[in-house]
Amino acid sequence: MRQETRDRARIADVAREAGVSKTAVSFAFNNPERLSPDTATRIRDVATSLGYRPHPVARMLTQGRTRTLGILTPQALSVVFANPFFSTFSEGVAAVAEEAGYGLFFVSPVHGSLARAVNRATVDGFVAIGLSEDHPEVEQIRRAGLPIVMVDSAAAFPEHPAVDVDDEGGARLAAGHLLALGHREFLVIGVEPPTPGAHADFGGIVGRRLKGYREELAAAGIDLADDHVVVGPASVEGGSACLAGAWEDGRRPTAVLAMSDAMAIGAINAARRLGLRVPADISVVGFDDIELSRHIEPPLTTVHQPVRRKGEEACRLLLSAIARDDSPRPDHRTLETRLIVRGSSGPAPIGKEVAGGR
Amino acid sequence: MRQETRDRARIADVAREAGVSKTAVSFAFNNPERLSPDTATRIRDVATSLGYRPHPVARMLTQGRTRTLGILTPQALSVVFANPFFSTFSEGVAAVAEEAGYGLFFVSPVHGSLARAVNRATVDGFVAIGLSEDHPEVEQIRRAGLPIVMVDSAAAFPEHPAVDVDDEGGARLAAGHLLALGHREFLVIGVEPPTPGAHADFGGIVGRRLKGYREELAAAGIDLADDHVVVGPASVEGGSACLAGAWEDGRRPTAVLAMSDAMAIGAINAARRLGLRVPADISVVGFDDIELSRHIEPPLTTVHQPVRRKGEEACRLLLSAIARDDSPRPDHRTLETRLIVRGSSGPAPIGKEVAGGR
DNA sequence: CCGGTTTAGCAAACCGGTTTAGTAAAGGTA
DNA sequence: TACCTTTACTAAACCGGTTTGCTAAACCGG
Repeated sequence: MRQETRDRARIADVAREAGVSKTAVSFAFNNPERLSPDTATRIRDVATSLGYRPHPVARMLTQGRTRTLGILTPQALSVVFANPFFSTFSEGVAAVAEEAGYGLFFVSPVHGSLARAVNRATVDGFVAIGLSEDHPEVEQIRRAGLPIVMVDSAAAFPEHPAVDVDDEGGARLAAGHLLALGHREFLVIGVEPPTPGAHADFGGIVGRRLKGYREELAAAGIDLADDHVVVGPASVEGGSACLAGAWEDGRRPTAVLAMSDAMAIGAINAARRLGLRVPADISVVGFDDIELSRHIEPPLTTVHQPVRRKGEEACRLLLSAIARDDSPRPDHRTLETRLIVRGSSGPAPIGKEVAGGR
Repeated sequence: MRQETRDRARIADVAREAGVSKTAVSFAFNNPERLSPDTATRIRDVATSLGYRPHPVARMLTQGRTRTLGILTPQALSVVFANPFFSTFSEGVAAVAEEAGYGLFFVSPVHGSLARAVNRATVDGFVAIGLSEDHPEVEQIRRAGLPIVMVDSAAAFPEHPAVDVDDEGGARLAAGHLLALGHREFLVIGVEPPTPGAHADFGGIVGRRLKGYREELAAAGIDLADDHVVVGPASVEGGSACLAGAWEDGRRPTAVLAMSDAMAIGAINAARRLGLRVPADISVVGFDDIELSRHIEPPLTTVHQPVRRKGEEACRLLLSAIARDDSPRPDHRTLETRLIVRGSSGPAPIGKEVAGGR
């Protein structure tokens, strides 16, 4: 049998040893005022000497709550933890959760099934990040009566509380910045969903950012053709491949709009390998503002989003949903993005612009 | 009452609706071969239509296991998640845990008490990182009959399985490298424990690395005086402050041995502000080899340790301890470190060396 | 000294499942 | 037809706590 069972002191053991009922032992811990002070003390002493601690699972069962929050992600933990973005988000969630005395459980697919993971999860509610509309688990959670806060996919689940950032506005800022620098030839580098089949789209981020780019460019009279939008894995290598591939296909952008900083950095590397100077020959603007972006050469111009605050807000919404228990109109919050101009963007190269003609 | 209770289907509901006993419903899910095929199907259909899922907590209670692993840290999650080191470690643990179908729960102090957090934790075992000898929670866990794997503090808890890296050897490599470059004037920058009182020492890392530095230097006839060892918070700012402070106190090292990359980077920044060139005037060698170190200018020479593998190994040890249930002699594993020479270390400056005289 | 209130503690029900031991009916054999 | 298996299912015990309702003793004022 399990070792745990073998040598762990149970409440009945303490009761017997102290010559009282189980009730008294329970009271000694949770309701001492219902016992005479010396009895309470005696019971607690016996408990300590036996090394008794209430079994947390049994406690959860009777109290009907776990004091645990779940962070739900459709990707394997071993991949999300490699993403500094995710860590920072978790940091935000953790800060608020710990303050409220809640623990954190990470819920990721069990042998490929997110649904099974959700069923196993002993939590009072979920914060879901990167879930796109086609995830039936959300409905499953709703039916289980557990609250869930959506992050980065408000639009797909209007009936749940949600936290988003203004992706579209941020994309507009990025595009506007490059337009103001005189650029007319753009390449957009997008992130492709990790699961090939489903056009998961990370809850719509890609669509919203693309929309922002498109509209801002359109306002300046530039129509972003489909072959000026390429996608790849959200990594440095993915970004390199995107730019290199587009170049090979004959694209000659003077400005690159990347939907992630990692890809932007990859694009810079690729540009350099093509003999281009950044930003003299080609400008690159990222998205997210990860730590690394500040440190590369040249420092990356990018759109900052408040990742940690996203986590904090999501956690707050979840806690209040748990506390209220009933759900009034779900609270949707949108956090602002802002452009951070550093060294990877500069004026459009005059010569080329002329040479490229228009 | 809790919403969960209000509208969640229980096993009894399914039983009633299907006209069978609770036992039958349980069998339909866990032991279908003990039921006639059509009864099993019917029960499952009813269950689905009612949106029934077995209550995970109840299940844990009867099965006596949680299928969850705990990662134990004496610091708040909101701080550890800011540490890329921790993320990478978690990545390793997660990879192995997910493979085995285990979930991950993060156990950090609840309102300052790690003991309470441990009591609340519904896990089958712990991986503890950064725990020093004076942590009574380890004994508490042992008495609860749960296995625990120590990371980076094997020496303090010989009775538990453990994973370490060869900190001492790595420190030797770093010091040896600088000695070979002709350096004679050293400054060691160490990390100070986050909790001021306890000289926690992160489970002995600081001591082991310092020992390595000391011995290697001693072998070259250099005695590392106490005022050539300074400590600060394990951050970029902490590193800056350390070097700046030491400089102010009259130290004039040509070589800095930092116990963390973040601090090494801080030291480089501080050196620059003092008008020193790296590595022409002063060499800096870090420890850990974080992602960022590769990207700064100049790229950091540092001691690499296999952080992700540390997580993987720790998780494997834990899983096998859980499976065996009894504990034979605890398995202690030491992973190798290696020196990565990049741009922040160079020959000792001749002029100064002469001027400094010895 | 009596009736009413407070105090201290207990037995039993409960949380929501799993598992053991057992039974009634169907099927098979002599 | 009587007897033994097998099949299909159930009642009750159990996991380890918490909580409700109750009782007996102590206390208290008149």
